[in-house]
Amino acid sequence: MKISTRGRYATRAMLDLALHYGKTPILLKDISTRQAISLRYLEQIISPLVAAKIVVSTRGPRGGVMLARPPRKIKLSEVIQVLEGPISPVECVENPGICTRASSCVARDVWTDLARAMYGVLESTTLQDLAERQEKKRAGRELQYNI
Amino acid sequence: MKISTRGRYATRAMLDLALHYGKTPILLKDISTRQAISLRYLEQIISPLVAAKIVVSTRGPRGGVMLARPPRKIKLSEVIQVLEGPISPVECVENPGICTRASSCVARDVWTDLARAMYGVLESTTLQDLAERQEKKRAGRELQYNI
DNA sequence: ACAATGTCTATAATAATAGTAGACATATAA
DNA sequence: TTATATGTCTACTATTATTATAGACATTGT
Repeated sequence: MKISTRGRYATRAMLDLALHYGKTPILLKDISTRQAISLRYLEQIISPLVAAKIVVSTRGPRGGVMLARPPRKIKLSEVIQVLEGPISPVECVENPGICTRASSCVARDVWTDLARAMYGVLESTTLQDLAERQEKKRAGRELQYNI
Repeated sequence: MKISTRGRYATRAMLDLALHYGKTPILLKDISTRQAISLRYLEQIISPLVAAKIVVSTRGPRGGVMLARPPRKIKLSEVIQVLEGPISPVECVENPGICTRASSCVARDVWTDLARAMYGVLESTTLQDLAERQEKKRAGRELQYNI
């Protein structure tokens, strides 16, 4: 029951963009370096986010990518759904038609509970939350070094 | 972020056993038929559950498999963990050592939140809960037919 | 003894994942 | 207006995971 690298890399890339929000466009190359993700693979991950209008991009010199909205307006659930598809552990949760047993299936009820729990966490976490946690950690680390 | 057929089939098989708890051993063949799972594949799914002592088996004529404990003492989290491994969306949650960034990674914190939410649902659901829900559904359907 | 069970190990087909690569489109600045 | 710095699109490939199927074996009741 793992999330793939696409969802994970997307999350890291979006956090990177959130930490640079409000400035000039960010180069994919720089995200690639900072997050240790191959540029070519990163492109494929950013692309659907652009299509979903969560990220905007500009080409050419001085181009790059930026968040389309403020970090507090972007929920992690959106990002994950774009890269991973529906947030549910089993397809029959969102699409009962694929299984004739769906209506009487108790297992499906549990998978639905599980889906809701997962969704709840991702829905209540924004990029801003991530950026703030990051900032807090960084500050914590600096304090440590100064002791 | 899907659960595989192994975890899903295991859940259905265990529910099947829960519904027959307290009786004679149940044939894998019968579970296979009722749950529409190939016998050969079902064997591979039950086997680790036997190894984990959640299921006991007896060979030979009149043999079969049974729950090792009453349904209310078996949590779904146990079953899933046996078939799917740790309940977490990313390996670094349970094993931080695999990633050098783990200690400073904010994404990992979210994956940890997610893991906890998932675990919570599966930990609080027992086979007895499943069996009861099933029974309730069955009764509901019969009532419908009698109207 | 034999038939009815579960067990173990190997193999294979298919699909998903995780990338790599090349050609292309667009925008800026000299 | 041309060179260059960007992002975009599509195709391909290697590896791994999933989802089984199959054969030989072990055990036990009658």
